[in-house]
Amino acid sequence: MRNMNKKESREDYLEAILQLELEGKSHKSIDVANKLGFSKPSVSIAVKKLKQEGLISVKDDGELVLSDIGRRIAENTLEKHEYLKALFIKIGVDEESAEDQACEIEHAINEETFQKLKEFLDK
Amino acid sequence: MRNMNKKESREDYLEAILQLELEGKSHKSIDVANKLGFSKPSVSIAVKKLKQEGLISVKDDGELVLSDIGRRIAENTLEKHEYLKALFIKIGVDEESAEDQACEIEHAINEETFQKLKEFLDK
DNA sequence: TATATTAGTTAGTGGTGACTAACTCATGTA
DNA sequence: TACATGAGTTAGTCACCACTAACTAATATA
Repeated sequence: MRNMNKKESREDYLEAILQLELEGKSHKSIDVANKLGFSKPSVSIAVKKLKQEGLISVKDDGELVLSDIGRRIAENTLEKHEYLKALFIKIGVDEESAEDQACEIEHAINEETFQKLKEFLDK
Repeated sequence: MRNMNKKESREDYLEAILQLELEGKSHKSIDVANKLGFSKPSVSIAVKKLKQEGLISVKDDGELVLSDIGRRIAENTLEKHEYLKALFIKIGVDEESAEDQACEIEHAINEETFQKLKEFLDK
């Protein structure tokens, strides 16, 4: 499996938790593992690190809870994802590629560039 | 130093060789090391891998030579870099950030998405 | 109750791409 | 000639993020 770097990996985990939450689904480690296609141990270790970084906490029943900072990162990442995907579809990229490319670029583009791009394209 | 993944790393090396070549400068391993800020051993290993992948060859005097495939990757990467940097500056990102963001996103955006983006923005 | 299933953890491994230290080897120079 | 400099390599290390195997612990079920 392709290794991500730390930033990409962290954002993907946080985004997955937020998506599960928004869909009203269970969002324990096992759900994140299933959603992202990672093994249970990989998620277990990642969860430990996200806790240490103060980005999530874990409830007694195992549900993962985004901290304020974690939630902000997750929301920013998800917003980039959705905006970029819609943009790529609009300019003629097929849906599957648009999804892939949104996943890649959401981690590379920073807040400032993203906001300026939105302002530019939405006017 | 931040680790890149294989694709990013490869594209950066090839792009650096092409840039040095276009600037009419020496483009040996040491020049690439200086340009990218990597150690000599890091570049030595990378050059070995790029040779194995058929992307470059090394002349007797040490000059690195892009193969057809290596050159195509380098040219595509450089084109994305320059286009994205100009775009980001145009939409109000300061030059230094635009350079950084072009460096990041040039590896994430694929040919199809890039071409469609160009067509969309240039009309 | 005995067994199966599910969630999560621990221990150990692999692959990748950086790094430093220390070497070779060619070339330049006092 | 002896030494210094510069380019490149080899050996060994580290960090990171995946993985499998095998374990614990809780819950569901025949």
